[in-house]
Amino acid sequence: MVDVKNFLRDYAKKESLFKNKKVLQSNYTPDKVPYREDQINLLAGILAPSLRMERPSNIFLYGKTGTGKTLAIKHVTDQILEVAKESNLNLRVIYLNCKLKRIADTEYRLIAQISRELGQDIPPTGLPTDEVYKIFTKILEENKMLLLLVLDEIDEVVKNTGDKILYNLTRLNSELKNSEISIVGISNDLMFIDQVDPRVKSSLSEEELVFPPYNAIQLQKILKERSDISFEKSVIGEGVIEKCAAYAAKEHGDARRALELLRVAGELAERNNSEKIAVKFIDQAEEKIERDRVIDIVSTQPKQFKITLYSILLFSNLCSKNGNSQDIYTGDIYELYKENCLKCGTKPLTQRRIGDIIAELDMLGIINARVISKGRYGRTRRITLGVPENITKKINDMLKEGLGL
DNA sequence: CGAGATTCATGTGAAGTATACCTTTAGGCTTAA
DNA sequence: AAGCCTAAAGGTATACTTCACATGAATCTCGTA
Repeated sequence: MVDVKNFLRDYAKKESLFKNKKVLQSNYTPDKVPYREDQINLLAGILAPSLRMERPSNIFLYGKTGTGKTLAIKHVTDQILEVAKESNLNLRVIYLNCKLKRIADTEYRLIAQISRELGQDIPPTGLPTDEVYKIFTKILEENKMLLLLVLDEIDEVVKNTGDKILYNLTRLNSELKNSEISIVGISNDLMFIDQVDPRVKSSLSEEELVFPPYNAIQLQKILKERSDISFEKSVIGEGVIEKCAAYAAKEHGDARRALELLRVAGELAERNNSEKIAVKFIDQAEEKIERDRVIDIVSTQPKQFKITLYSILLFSNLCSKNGNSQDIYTGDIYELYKENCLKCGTKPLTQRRIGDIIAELDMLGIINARVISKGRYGRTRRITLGVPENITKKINDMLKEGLGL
């Protein structure tokens, strides 16, 4: 066994590679946001009227993940709040990610969550939705304020529950006497806005901003800048920044990913008692990030989702063990799923529901499930695993233990 | 041989049900005057 | 009589079930060359 005490002693003695780790964490907002000056200036211009307590136009932001949408809006709203504080304006900014399961993924939950942020307790279920709207408007009327509502990944709610919610939100202003709301919608899906009702569209996207992806050179600059602040001098090995940038550029210029890659690589280097961050740690970091992401998603899923996923993994294992790389279909999974339910004492759901669950697992990116027709032999989903094998092993073990199988 | 009909396994939409939770209301009990 | 607690009634959101119909290409059928 390793001598823990010695390890800890060494660790304490050793200088950290990091000077300021916060700078690389995803919730960090830097003072300057490189290559987004235009967007930030525009945003500031559009939102500035809020400092005179005039309602700014609603805004719609487009752009792939990690192109700085969230960062830019956070940056601008932070500054606005600071200025507002100086003159004691009742200006509120609420940021909400609509993708969060069980928090803001339906109309009821979204409005309820906003009200909660404003300090009003709302039960998770039981109230009529318009009752929740009433409570929400009541808070606004009682405390005269200007509310900037930032709805991230707004396309997700609409995909799930229709665009009624957008209509209601945009209409809200005409009902409010004392307070006003501006909505900032953020979407990764460029086609999204064209699918909503034209009336809603015109009022929701009074202003539109597009965030183009960063290219590899820009990513390098960003990484360089942040790494200078976050790491001690000269711990970054040859070609590390370039490799991080290249990785991220491959993924449609995702800067968040690039920074995370660098941070995790740093942590790995530190753990390995390395003096420098070498290129090999980036490969490891890539793997670790993906593993953590998947494990995080899987572990927060409801039980039935876990059993379904476990059944898929098991079936895929059986197939490869028997040597035949057979395709996986819904029917096979359902049979196996029922068995597994029996084993862990859970009441099986219907195949209808499992079909939906498989589709949702596909949306989460853990598996790929495409609807295909096998001609004479019917129609089904062909399922393949969406993550590398070394990770599925881990999930498999985790689920097995978690479900008591 | 080829066009059109058939077929299968399950996708998919709509409507219904179960569950968990909500508010309101009415009755019963306690309390204080 | 007023105040407080409790339980029933009547309501909702959400996850799931039930029912019925839709899908789409491999296979079958049958007329024709």
